[in-house]
Amino acid sequence: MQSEADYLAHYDPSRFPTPIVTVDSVLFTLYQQQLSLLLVKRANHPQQGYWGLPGGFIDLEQDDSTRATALRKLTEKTGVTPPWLEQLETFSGPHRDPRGWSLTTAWFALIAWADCQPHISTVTDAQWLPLSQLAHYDIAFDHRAIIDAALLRLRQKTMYSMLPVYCLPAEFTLSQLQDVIETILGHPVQRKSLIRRFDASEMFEETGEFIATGARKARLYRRKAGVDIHLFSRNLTGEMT
Amino acid sequence: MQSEADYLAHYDPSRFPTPIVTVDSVLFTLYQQQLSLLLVKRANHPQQGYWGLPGGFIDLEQDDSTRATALRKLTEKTGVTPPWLEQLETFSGPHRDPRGWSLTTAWFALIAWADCQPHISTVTDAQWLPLSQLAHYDIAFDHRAIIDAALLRLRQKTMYSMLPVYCLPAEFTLSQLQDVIETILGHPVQRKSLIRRFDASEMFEETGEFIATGARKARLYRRKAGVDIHLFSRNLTGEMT
DNA sequence: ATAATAGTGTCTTTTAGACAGTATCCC
DNA sequence: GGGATACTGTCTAAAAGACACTATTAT
Repeated sequence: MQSEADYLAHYDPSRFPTPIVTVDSVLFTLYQQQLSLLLVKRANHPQQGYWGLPGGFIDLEQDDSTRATALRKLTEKTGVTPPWLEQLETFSGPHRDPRGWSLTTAWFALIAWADCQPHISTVTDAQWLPLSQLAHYDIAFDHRAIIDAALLRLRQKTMYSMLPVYCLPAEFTLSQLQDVIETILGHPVQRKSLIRRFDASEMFEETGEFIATGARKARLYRRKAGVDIHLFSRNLTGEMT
Repeated sequence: MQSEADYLAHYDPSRFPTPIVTVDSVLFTLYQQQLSLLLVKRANHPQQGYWGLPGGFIDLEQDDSTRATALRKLTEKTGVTPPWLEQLETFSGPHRDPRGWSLTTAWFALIAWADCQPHISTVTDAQWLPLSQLAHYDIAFDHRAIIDAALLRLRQKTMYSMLPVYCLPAEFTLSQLQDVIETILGHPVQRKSLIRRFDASEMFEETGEFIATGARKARLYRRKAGVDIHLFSRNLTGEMT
């Protein structure tokens, strides 16, 4: 009878064939009233020259989870850490990568455009692509399917949470929030309904400041420190007559 | 300038350190009014003798996705394929498996107890464990955390869908459905609300048969063929005065 | 007939949709 | 003052909660 210590001492991980493992992220933002996502031009094979999701291999020394990998890669590309990052889904199969059987754990992130623009504007291998332009691009691997899944998740959560605030800067107005939500959902929502939920969520506080975006000055809000996202028990349908 | 074909011809996947990759499933059922899950006694190291989730390594020859791996392992243990199987989450890290940096894609499944009992009763290395007993068991790896995540998912979805029907046999009564739902949520629900949602979902049809479970005979229903699960835009809160 | 389980009717409550009305600001 | 944007009040509508009521069956 072998002990676990003996077993581990002689364990050779390379004995078994194993898939290629990567981590990829779909990072959304709002830029010029358009929902956009971060794409990276692939410098190396395979699919060299195609645009793909920011991501890569796990660094077994540095990363203590795939979340850490996602965060490391996103920080490399944007210079900052996104205020929202959640696991999306793991995609796998023998044909999604020409190198062989592969698996990628996809993450889904949101950030304010202004927060990472200083860094992104200095590089040529990363860009914000408006979703409306996606159809005209060659996208690497199965990343288009991953983007579709992320978009679905974003739209779902927008209907029962205030998730889109994470696309806005730290201080924002209700009208800005309404804009992101309407852009994500693709149709108008009742401002009154939005305000009711905004208050009920208890996620936000007034800064005390006002900002002039149009005519009347609008109240500025920020997220309360250390407050979790609030999930509503009912969807915003946004159906209007 | 190297071509992609050249690159692929010389690609050696073993050059890079890679995590240990597995697939695990949380299979729930209802047995004797108790929400239970399938556990397997680990025959080999590591964690030999502990109970863990049914799962294992991906067979790169046979499996064309981690779903296929989950299904293959579940079928080995239960003799049948579960009517509900969805991806839960991927768990990863350097310490969750003593062999090293590991990653497991966890799946979440439901099945009727009667459908797999013929097979499970013949083996000694697999058992249904009522959730209430879980605290008294030594569970392998981080499988307890995976079970917690699955349970959370099950409870969430029970509030906005008819998911628990997949814990019932092909033909069932409304009272049986109410029972599973109340067991999962841990509190009673309004039968009237349940019936309204049951009808509105358009997922079911009457078999025309009745069954005597208690006093008055109850109508039998089955799932309509090829119908997708219906998601409600509002949660069943189940709060009662 | 009674008890027990199955199923219906209908009133209340909650929260979103609709939309008119008021407030503030710049010109 | 007029037009534009910000914000409020309040009615309606949809769907869940509450619970009393009727229906069917075994004993």
